[in-house]
Amino acid sequence: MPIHALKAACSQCNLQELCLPLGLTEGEIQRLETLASTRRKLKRGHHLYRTGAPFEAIYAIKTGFFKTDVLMEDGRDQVTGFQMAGEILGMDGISLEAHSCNAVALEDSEVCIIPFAQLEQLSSEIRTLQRHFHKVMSREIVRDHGVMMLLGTMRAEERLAAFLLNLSQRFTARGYSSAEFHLRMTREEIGSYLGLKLETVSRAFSHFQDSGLIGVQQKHIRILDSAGLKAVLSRTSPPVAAIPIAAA
Amino acid sequence: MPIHALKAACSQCNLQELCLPLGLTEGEIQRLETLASTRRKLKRGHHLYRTGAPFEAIYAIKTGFFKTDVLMEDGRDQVTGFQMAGEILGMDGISLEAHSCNAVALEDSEVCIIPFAQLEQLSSEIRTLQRHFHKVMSREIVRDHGVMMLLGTMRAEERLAAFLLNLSQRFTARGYSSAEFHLRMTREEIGSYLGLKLETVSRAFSHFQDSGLIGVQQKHIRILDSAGLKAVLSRTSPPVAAIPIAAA
DNA sequence: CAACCCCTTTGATCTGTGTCAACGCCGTTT
DNA sequence: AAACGGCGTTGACACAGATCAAAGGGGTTG
Repeated sequence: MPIHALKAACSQCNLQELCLPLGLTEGEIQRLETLASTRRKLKRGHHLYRTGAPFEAIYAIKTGFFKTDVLMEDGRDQVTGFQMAGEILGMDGISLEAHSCNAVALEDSEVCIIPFAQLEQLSSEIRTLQRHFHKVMSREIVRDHGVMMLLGTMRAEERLAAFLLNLSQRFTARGYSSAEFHLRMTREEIGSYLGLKLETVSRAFSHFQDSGLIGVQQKHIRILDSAGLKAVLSRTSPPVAAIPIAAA
Repeated sequence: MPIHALKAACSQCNLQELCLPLGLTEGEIQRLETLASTRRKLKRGHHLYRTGAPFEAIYAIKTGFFKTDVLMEDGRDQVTGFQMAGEILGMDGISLEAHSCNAVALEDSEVCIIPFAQLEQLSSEIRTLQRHFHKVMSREIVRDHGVMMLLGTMRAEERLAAFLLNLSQRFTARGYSSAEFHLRMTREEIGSYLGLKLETVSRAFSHFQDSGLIGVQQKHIRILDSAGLKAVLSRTSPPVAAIPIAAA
């Protein structure tokens, strides 16, 4: 595994405001840079870490796209999240000092390695950093609650709409188009994340396309009617299958 | 269960090893006691906090039983967890400095209030405490991943079996019987947590009873065959049959 | 450039769970 | 003690999504 000891150069990273707390002094940022000075590149398909691996560091995604998944003994698995540039990976490992999921690069990627012991040391000295780290962990908990609500209460098309809107919003926050993007994951991985089978995901895509909400071409997605997608989500009554306009 | 004293008296609390880090000196425990010296009693049905309330403290459950739930605009809601003595509530509020779920007492309960700003201060001074708090947050993340797996991949009876085994294990850790306990929540709340309707929960209970796995009488549960319950979980049923060694 | 493999789409059918409805139990109120 | 209301159980039926099956793209690899 290629590890580059280039300066991480947080101070020049364009993901700063996603990754770092606001309000750090220049000196504080430099201390953080020293801490996170090691990077690691991963080819598509390679693991950043695996379940059971000893926990030593958390990772800030510099470029690329990841998924995390958990595996049950009987072989069933579940994608627990998709992570993109500026997001933090690895916090699952803190509790047992070993990772409890797998993190896999879905495209060629690069991460900044943040040794955890040193991060704790530094965050006990820099109040802003400590608070920020706690917020990042808490945000993960809140996000998970959102996924639980999605899995527990939403129907297939609602789940997919929520998923697309979430991706769109996160791409937007990174300066990419909110209306057009490239999916890095397969239908099966989307399905695993959403608690659906790949065929169901595919059908929902097709149905959204037929309804004029999105354009789909393999992994290329164009959001044509984001208000319409939001409407799919806030639909109050469970039934309301197909509107009887086009019966025959 | 005689537990009183106006002082929180962590040093005399029988939940210590669930709630506090091992290896604190006596002096450190005393500083923590000072911090968590306020308690709050809640009657069954009352809220410890509500979605949107400003975040100021986290709470250690001293006695009682809680649920947390999140609400969507359209009225759908989802129970995100059940918490019992020794567990920590409120970490959802850190990220946005406001709570993102409701916490409700399911029986008369008492919590220790831990003002968050002071906890951060103290944890920056006591390394063991800092590490412990990070582990508690991380454990919550790992737990949530488990729930996601449950909601995403398990069938109704598997979910209920996992739920019962989890409760049993947590009661055991608190010195209660692992085989016999009282459910504090309704079938509907169980269903919400497990992503099922209350009728499905009820049917699964009945089926487990008919199979001799458990005894059910309203909210009173007796686990008769915990190995059988575990077997429900690891059933490899839908696909997968013994695959003969392939073409020779 | 061609062959292959993986991914995706679509159709037909099956099934687990939701939905609707009725009734019974239990604790509480008056 | 009787009446009430919330909670739990059970049955009949409906439907969303799973499963099984087959065929069509696209990109990678030799």
